[in-house]
Amino acid sequence: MAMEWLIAEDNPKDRAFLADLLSDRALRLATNGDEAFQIASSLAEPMVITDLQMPKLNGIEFARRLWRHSPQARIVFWSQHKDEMYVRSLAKIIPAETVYGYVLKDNEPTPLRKAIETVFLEGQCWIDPQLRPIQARTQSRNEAINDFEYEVLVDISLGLTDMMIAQRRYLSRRGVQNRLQSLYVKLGIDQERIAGDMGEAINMRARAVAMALQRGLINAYELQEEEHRFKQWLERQDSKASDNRL
Amino acid sequence: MAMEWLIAEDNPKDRAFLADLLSDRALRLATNGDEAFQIASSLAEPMVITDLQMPKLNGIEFARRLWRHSPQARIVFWSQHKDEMYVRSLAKIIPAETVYGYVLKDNEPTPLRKAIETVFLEGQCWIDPQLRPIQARTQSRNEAINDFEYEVLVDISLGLTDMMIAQRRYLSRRGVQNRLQSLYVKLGIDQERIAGDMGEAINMRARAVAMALQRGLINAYELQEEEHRFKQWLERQDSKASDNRL
DNA sequence: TCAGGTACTGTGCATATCCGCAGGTCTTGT
DNA sequence: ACAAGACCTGCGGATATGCACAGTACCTGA
Repeated sequence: MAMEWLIAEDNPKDRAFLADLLSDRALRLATNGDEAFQIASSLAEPMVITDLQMPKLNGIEFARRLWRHSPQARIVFWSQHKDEMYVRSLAKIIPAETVYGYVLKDNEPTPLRKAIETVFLEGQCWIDPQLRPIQARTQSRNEAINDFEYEVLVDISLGLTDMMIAQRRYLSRRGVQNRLQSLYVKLGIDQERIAGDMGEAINMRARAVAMALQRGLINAYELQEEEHRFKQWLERQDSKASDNRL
Repeated sequence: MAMEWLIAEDNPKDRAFLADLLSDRALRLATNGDEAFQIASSLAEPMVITDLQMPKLNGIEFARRLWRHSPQARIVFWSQHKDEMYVRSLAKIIPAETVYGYVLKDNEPTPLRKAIETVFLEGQCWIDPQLRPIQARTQSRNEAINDFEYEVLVDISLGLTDMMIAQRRYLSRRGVQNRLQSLYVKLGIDQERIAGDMGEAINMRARAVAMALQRGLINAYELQEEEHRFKQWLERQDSKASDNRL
């Protein structure tokens, strides 16, 4: 019985490209994270190629659930993005001794196929060399962004004030500022020397967002996801405020 | 004599994909905007498929120069991005009566080829339907971002203070704030109703950046380009300050 | 046990952001 | 000629941001 490989990819062109490249294998296709999880969890030994940005359940969350369900699953992340946020998220969910891959979409067909076979057939991890410096940064004591710092980065990226963040995260204003200060250090902003003729040159908050964008710690797609989460949180606050009025 | 089509694309996988799709035509290949311009300007009737994000000379600037050199050139922009910043930039450089196309990279091979042929062989414009709402927005009186607003958006996205922007743009601080206010209106932030329990919920500046990211008015790639431009400007300021000291 | 590190809180203060009010200049359309 | 619109400047004031100083609690490693 042929071992089926699953392709989880919402972009029709990319899905077709990959299905064509691997047309000599038995394939299953999924167009979103939910569907991918349904299929993968029904396979004895899941072999999955997955995008990271997908509707319903993104690639990271899909992988986390699958690895909880089937720790021996082999997953190749095939992404446009070498964004640090993904590298960081992955590092937190990968089970010990897991065989996985992270391949960038700018790879041509032959090296792409080779990478996939390395993971699925040879049982070796395959990490795109372009990701090396990014992985290094996620492991550096001075530069790695911890969960508190990441959380407050998301909050300022949404445009929230200190007081709103404090409310959202059950902190004091000063607590928010501590996290921000810590973040600014990790992003290297506290050391920047940019002089203006009159007054300060740099707004720390906005500068942090700029550096984070350039470093791939946030991106427009994920910011939209976070916007959605924030809106849901607001709605929960509103109904709690209504309940308190009764 | 066969009419050559030029493919300008820095991503090797995408370049190969397109060269393969159009392998029955005479093709020239370029890996950056500079090279693309050299080739295209030597063709009698340039037929170009170009990416937007390319080293040395981005797709927009390449097109602007080519259209100045050869106004009859036919250009198909083939991009990952339906970002408003690109739609906006294009609208400002397209010569009257030009035949061009804007195709998103998520199109599968057959519709992609059809779009290219529509532009090159039939002489009709082809705009990806996914871009309709974005084009509408760039033409709406209430939502279209003008050059002043765009400029100050870039500045705050870099993390500059009002006073630094004032210095950079030869304005008063109040002039900067006027532009910002105008921008906030266009982004709809002035109308947002987000209530916090204590104090303001929203930091306008950061919120503007968040909305602009989600709307594709700025993105990480272009922010890096702008970062580079700002650094160059800073260096020029420094040497001017040294000159004044003599 | 003790010291160091991490994460938090409160207070105070200087500066930046945001915005209202008032006024000015220039361009365009009627 | 005049009015409206676009864009600018100065001033004043309320609030937010950023940071210094001081202190607390908890965890971990020696």
